[in-house]
Amino acid sequence: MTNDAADAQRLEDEVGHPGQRWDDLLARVRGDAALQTFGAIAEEWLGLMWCLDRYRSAEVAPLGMGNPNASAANRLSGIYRYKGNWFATILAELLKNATGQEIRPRQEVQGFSQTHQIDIAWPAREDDPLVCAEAKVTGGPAYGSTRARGALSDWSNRRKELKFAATDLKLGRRKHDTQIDSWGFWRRSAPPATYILWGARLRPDDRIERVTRQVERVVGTYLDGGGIVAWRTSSDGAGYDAVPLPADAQSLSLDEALREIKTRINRQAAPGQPPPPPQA
DNA sequence: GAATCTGGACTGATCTCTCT
DNA sequence: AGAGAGATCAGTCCAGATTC
Repeated sequence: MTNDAADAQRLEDEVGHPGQRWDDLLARVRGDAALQTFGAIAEEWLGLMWCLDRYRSAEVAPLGMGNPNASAANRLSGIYRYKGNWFATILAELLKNATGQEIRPRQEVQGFSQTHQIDIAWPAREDDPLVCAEAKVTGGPAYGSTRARGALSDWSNRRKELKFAATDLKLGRRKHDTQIDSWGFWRRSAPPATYILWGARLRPDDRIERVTRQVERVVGTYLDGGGIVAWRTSSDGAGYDAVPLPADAQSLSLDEALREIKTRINRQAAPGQPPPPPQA
């Protein structure tokens, strides 16, 4: 990887600086409570992802970002891995705007067998949250000799994490006293309600139907809901375009899931305060 | 305040399965 | 049998919490 300040400056002049663009986006969402849906900031998000991915494919580390003691290649890798946390943070902020409730990204939550770091949890407390959502971002462009990663790369691992976390969280409330007669009934009625919120960068050969099918399956067996936003390189190759969901999967859009979570929170938060955890 | 630990996100390499 | 896709695993990095 050849990387000097001139390369980074040239790229920055072309597509901007990912750290700066992230700071700007976060400040905008925090500063405007009217921003409550992903659709309201989708264009900026796709611009941010395009900017970051350009650095990735050019193998250039952004100036002044990441661990200064790491090599440029490791620094870029580290920055790139952080995109999932950006996604979780922005979704937490949108829900905060939509509900007026405190929602912290990466909240510690006690499950049955361990604590979990949950991307979005409400109420923001370790014991007995009522809504938990995991945010995921998958897919990445080719760089160097590495081929582009598809939206479903490593899905099998993540799916297992989702299923385990959802079940462990639901078991955590009553622990050893939990009684499960019917799996389907129990998992739908036991708090917390669990969601997957998935940002998927599609390769040209990725089909959106495969992504929606996977979410349908995991929601049909373990989770309470899911939402997807997908994007792929535009035909002119100058940025990312949102990929519409198939007509029969509109209910799986990211904004539909956010709306459902908002409704759950607002109903249980009336008249403004979340219900306390149950007494032991 | 530095060092260490922890959980989560993401990756490349490799193994396994499926299809033709 | 061979190719391609899917699944698995170990390793690295990060932020934040904890310990010294």
